[in-house]
Amino acid sequence: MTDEIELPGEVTLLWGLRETVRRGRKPSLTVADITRAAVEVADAEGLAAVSMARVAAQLGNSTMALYRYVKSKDELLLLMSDAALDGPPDLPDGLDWRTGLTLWARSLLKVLQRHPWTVQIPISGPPVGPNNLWWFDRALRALGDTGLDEEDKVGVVMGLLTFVHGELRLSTELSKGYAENPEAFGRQYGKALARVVDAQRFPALGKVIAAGVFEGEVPYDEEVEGEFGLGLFLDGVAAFIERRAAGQG
Amino acid sequence: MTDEIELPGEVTLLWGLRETVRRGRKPSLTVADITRAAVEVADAEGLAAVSMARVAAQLGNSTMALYRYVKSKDELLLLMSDAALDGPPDLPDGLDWRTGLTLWARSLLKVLQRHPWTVQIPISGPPVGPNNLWWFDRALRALGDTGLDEEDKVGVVMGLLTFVHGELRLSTELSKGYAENPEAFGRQYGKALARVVDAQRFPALGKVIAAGVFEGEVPYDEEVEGEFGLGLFLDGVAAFIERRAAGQG
DNA sequence: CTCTTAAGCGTATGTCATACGCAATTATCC
DNA sequence: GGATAATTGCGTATGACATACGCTTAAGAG
Repeated sequence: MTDEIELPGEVTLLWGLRETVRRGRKPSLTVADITRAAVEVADAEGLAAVSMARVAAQLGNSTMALYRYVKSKDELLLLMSDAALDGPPDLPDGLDWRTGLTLWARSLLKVLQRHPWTVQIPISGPPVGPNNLWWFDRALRALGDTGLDEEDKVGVVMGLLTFVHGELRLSTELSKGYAENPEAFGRQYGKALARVVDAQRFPALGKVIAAGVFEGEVPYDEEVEGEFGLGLFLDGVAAFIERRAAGQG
Repeated sequence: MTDEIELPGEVTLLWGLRETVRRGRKPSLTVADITRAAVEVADAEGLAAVSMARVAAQLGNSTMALYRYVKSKDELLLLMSDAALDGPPDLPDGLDWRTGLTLWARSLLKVLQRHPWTVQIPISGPPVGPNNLWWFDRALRALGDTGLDEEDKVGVVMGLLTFVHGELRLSTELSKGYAENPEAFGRQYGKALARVVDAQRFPALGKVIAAGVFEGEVPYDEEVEGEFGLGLFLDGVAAFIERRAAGQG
């Protein structure tokens, strides 16, 4: 309990465990203020617009003032990526794992889609932020009645997280591209492919194009595609749970 | 056939379909040269080191010369992300779909891991580069004997791509973090979590920590974790194929 | 041989993260 | 209560970056 472990800097920062100030001028900002302002800027103008100067302007302070609260921009990005995850939904108790995880994944996707810039922030380490861990906890809880051991649960949740991340990346960046240039997506895309794809070199793709799969308005529908892939993954989890229940590794 | 469709600029660029030059000074570079140099820089020093100036220096040219071949840095990044995918493996014919897709996904992951910076490049649209399409084609081909219709095949491959992307992002960025700061991962991580995680607020996570799952050296082993998640996903695909074979949507 | 066209490249602009040092302000100690 | 020490606020400076612009130069067309 009184184990004297030095907590890493990022951890104390994310959890707001900075030592109480003793002497000197009173801080006029808080780390939370700065994070909130940065998130506002990112939501409104995209991650590219988040510069130290821009965030400081949002707060009515000077650029360099921020560096008294945050060691670097990277640290600010770390804070932002935790702040973007507001608390997870309180799933009703007594759900079977599949319903629970489906709801969980959908909510996560929805939350992340409200802050699409999260995907662009590089991951710098294992999750340590309170909100990240909160979500993690809720997913683990949904797996409570499956009989999996703790390590397997972590594996499943990691896999699901991986999938949601990939999903988010594809869906947000494609839909951004779509918004910027709708022409490139609809029929244009199919036609351009048809022109360029040689059936000799790309036989399977040729068949798909011939079947008209890319003729629709948008070849990639976030909603549908996301549900489809998620369903596939959860089918896999179901099979895994059964295999474990049947007793072998 | 002689449909007069204007191909989008990126397409002609990626496929090397630029008009033949007529008059004027001979170009001393090619788009391929520039792309190759940029990839070299990214491989050796990371994507952050890829500046127009750095790439030009690599080629012994001046910065601004590159802009004669490439409209912007973003265009160069697009070229790089296609170039990073050398051709897909020629899968032996007659494999069942699962073996084929497993090999495919592993190869893709391996190729991408040799160019880890690919994950950091934003996706700007649906795949149009020749190498991207080549890989796509090979995955579709592996699904040839499943009886799925073309649209479903596309869905499955998209899902798998999504997963591999998420996988890659997690694994490369975490392992980079690990290389930079090994301390933060091993026991340190478990201990720090234990200090900060309140069993009241994070009951399920608390159990996992108590079970010692995070006590190992590295909580996230790319190899193992990747195979695990991939297996789950493919189990899901198997279930889906059976469902379709059984006749209902 | 001249003209047209496109390539090479120096310069300039504006944005960015961030190091550094000084001034302003506050809590503590005598 | 006045001195001291700590700590924030912020102006300035630096060096990297993408990229616009325009001049110079080379190569083919007539």
